[in-house]
Amino acid sequence: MPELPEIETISRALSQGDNNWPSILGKTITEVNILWERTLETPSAEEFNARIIGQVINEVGRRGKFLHIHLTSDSLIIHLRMSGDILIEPEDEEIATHHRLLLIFDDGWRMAFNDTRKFGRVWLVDDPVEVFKRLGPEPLASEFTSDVLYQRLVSHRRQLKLLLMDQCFLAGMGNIYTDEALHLAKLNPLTRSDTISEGQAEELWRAIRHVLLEGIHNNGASIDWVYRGGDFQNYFRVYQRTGEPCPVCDTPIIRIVVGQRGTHLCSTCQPDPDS
DNA sequence: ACGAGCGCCTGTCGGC
DNA sequence: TGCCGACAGGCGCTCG
Repeated sequence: MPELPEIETISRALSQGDNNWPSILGKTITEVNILWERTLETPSAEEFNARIIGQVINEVGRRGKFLHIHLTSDSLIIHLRMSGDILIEPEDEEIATHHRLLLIFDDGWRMAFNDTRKFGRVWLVDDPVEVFKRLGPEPLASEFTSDVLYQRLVSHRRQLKLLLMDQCFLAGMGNIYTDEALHLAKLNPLTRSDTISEGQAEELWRAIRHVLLEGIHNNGASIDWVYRGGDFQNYFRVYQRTGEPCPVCDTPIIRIVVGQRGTHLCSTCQPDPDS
C-alpha cells in the first residue's frame, strides 16, 4: 500500500475522526477477533488477546510506513504492506471478506484491519524500538536536511531508486513517491548514489519533501481497492502513466524494471546516466 | 556492499 | 468463454 502519506492520512483519521467515524482516542479494547492468524507478527494469538484486552487507546502516530497506536502499557504497531487498510465501523456490521483482525471497543465501534493479500503485519510490544530500530530518518523531520541526504547518498554506491526505497536508508518512501520524486528532481532511477552532486542532492531532498507533502495534502493516493480516501492519484506525473506525455516536456513516459519493481520515468527529463 | 530471485497472497486485466 | 501470464502502493530471505 500505502506509503508515508497514506499512513499519515490514516493516522490522522483515527486520532481526529473523519466523515465516517469518530476518533478512537480514549476507547477501551474489550474484545479481539483474529480472522487470519499470520497477521500477528508477535506475540502469539493467546498472548495478544490476554495482553490487549482492557487497554485504552491514548495516541495514534506514524513512523515511516508503520502505524503506531499507543495503548495503556503497550504499543500496537501495524504495517499495511501492499493491500492493507484500517476501518472504524459499528461492531455489529457484517464482517467483510478480507478483514483479518478486529478490535472491539467499549462503545459500539470496532477497528478492522482489512488486507486482501495478507502481507500486512501487526505487533504488540512494550517497547516500539523493537520494531523501529532499523528504520532510517523521517523524511519530513527537521533533522533530515539536504546535507544529511547528501552525506547518506555518497556513503553508498547504489542505484538511487533502490536506495530511496530502502527503509533503512529513509523511512516512508515506496514505489509511487520514489518515481514521482526522481522525476521532479530530474534524476534517473539507475543513477549511482555516489555520483550525485551536492546540488542534485538538494534538488532530490526538495522533491522528496514536496511529493510527500503533496500526497498528505491530498489525503494520499487511492488505487483499486486500497485506501479509498485520497486524491493524489489524479496528480501523478509519471507513476502508471506509461505512454502518456511527460507533464514537463511531453516526451512519452516509459516503464522499466528496477529491483523487480515497475519504474516510470521521462527519458528526456531523466536521462540515463550511462549515455 | 550490492542486487537479483523468490516467497508470501489475492485479485484484475489483456491476449489468445 | 476459459485459461494463462503479467502485474499490483512491500519486505525479508538467500545467494552470487
